[in-house]
Amino acid sequence: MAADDIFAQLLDRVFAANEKLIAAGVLPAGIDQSRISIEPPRDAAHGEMATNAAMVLAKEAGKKPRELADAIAQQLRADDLIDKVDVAGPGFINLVLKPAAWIDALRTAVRRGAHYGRSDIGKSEPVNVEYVSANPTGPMHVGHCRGAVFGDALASLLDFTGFKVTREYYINDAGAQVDVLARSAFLRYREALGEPIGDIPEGLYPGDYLKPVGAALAAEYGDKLKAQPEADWLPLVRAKAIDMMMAAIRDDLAALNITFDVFFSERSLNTGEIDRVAETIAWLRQRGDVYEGRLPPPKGAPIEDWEDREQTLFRSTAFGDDIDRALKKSDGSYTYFAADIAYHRSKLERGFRTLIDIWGADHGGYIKRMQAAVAALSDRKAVLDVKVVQLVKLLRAGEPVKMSKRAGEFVTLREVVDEVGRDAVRFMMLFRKNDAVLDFDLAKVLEQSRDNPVFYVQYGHARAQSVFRNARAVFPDLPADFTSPRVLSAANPEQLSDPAELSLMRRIALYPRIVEASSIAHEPHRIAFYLYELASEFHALWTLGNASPHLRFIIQDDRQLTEARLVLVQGVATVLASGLKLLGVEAPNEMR
RNA sequence: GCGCUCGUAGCUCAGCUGGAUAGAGCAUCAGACUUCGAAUCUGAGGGUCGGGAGUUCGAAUCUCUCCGAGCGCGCCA
Repeated sequence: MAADDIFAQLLDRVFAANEKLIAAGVLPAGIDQSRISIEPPRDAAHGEMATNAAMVLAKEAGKKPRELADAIAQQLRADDLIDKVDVAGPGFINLVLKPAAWIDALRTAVRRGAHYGRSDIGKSEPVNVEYVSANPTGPMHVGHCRGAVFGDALASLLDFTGFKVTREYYINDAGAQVDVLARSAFLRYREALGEPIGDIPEGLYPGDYLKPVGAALAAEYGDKLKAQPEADWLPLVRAKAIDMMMAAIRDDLAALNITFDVFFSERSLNTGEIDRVAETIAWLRQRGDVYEGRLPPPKGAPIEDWEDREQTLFRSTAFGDDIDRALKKSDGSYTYFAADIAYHRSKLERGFRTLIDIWGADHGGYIKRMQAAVAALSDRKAVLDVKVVQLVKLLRAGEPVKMSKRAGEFVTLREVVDEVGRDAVRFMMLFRKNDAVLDFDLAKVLEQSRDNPVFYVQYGHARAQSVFRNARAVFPDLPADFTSPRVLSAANPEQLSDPAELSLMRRIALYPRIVEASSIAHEPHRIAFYLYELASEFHALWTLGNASPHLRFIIQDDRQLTEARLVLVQGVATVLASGLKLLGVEAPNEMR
């Protein structure tokens, strides 16, 4: 499959070796080889690559691991990619490759350019990634932006690895909260008409951001709405407020370079010709997954107005949940969960069998029931993976930034992006596992030092470009497009033999594997960490040139060697640019 | 009480879904600039991977059980 991937190539060589052993009767025919892996050992003393083949096969083959390892090693010694084979430890087969193998990997990286690392592991399978889905009741605040960035990067990563990705936003435009929004906006409408409104009453949204909504309503309706009963004006005001809030949210997302393919309205589920929610419940009821019944009261915190009554329940316990879940409130309207089931059914109807939802940590308790619902709706054929993003602690030089939600004072996403820039926000949000709490220090992120990974990685890319600029100055007759794959692949990277150079090539060769693993695990942070390591190794090689001038990239009196090293630098630049692009971060040509 | 997530160097965190002697950054200490950009680099010290048991050739990683932190626990979304 991925011809880019030197690991896949080597794995094939191991399989080939095993085939010979099967032919020779050393291994039984049809032995399970699926658990064989090849990977770079942690310790460089163990060679450049190691495989567990002998240890994995030993049991089924009825042989001692070491003995089998010797047999496999014997076969591998004949391989043209492999320079040295050792058997070590409990039966590891350690390999040292011919330098040509690494140089080949480097050539591949440069030749493939922006496509290097791309793969088809997704086999064009449609995947729906739903993220952000913030309530349209106000501008986006910092809490939202981690999920936004995570979802966007994950979607890019899946796209890069051959999935057909749909980026989707679920608008929670039904329910009590948007009615509160409408009442809050109505107050601002009266204010816009010149009426003194005093303090915003408890229970309404106090933020100033609703003033433009009030003004827009006044411009559109004059004072016509004022005399109407709430039942008349509320739908109008609500629609206007939701529209304007969604426009603001889209703007905020655009500031982070985040766009969506689909905005799906919750309200549209049961305001159209068919009530999709009712229809879904009926469908599930017919299958026996919805019934009328009673729930025991929760064991934990006592509920004041607990009322033991018969209600409409989804049999989520049949699909791994702890308790069956209510679909209707006591007033007869649907619960949020009921609408969410109908919504996920829509995703399935649109042909998705792989669903990914990105939720805040406070929704963790909701995962099992939603997965149960997807299982029930799809006859257990579709899979819902819910990625939970932990909260972000906003700091300034180590001190928490205080926000008062009650007074409507929160730090908006826009404020943070304006202060530290889109790249810093995006990279930092991804420089941590999604389920770990993240400290985001506004002061540190502006710092230009090794302590700031955004800067550190971008600086690596800028430095690479700087080498190219200087090379052009030293060798004025270099073709203008000398960093293009065509010209570079004509250069002679065989001269790259220093351990630091080889090590950098190995790191570059690792990229497709990192991309693939990140994609399968749904963990874009691995890309961020990899880029940090790649940049680090590049900075180290750079500085080596201070004490050892013969290791500099540009050697005045050796054009051939210089060109070879430019290939290496281009390999670094290519991968840095590619990885940063996956994360949605700029790869600058200079940092000034 | 139950469920989910987490617990790794003084601090902030990785650890490639089970691999060999557990790694980075910060902080501390000692070094490298008439430089292809020192906004960088090199080295040193620092660990019972929360505790215990199990699974197997092999466990930070999987299972169980304690301890500790965060989140959630009909009719909020």
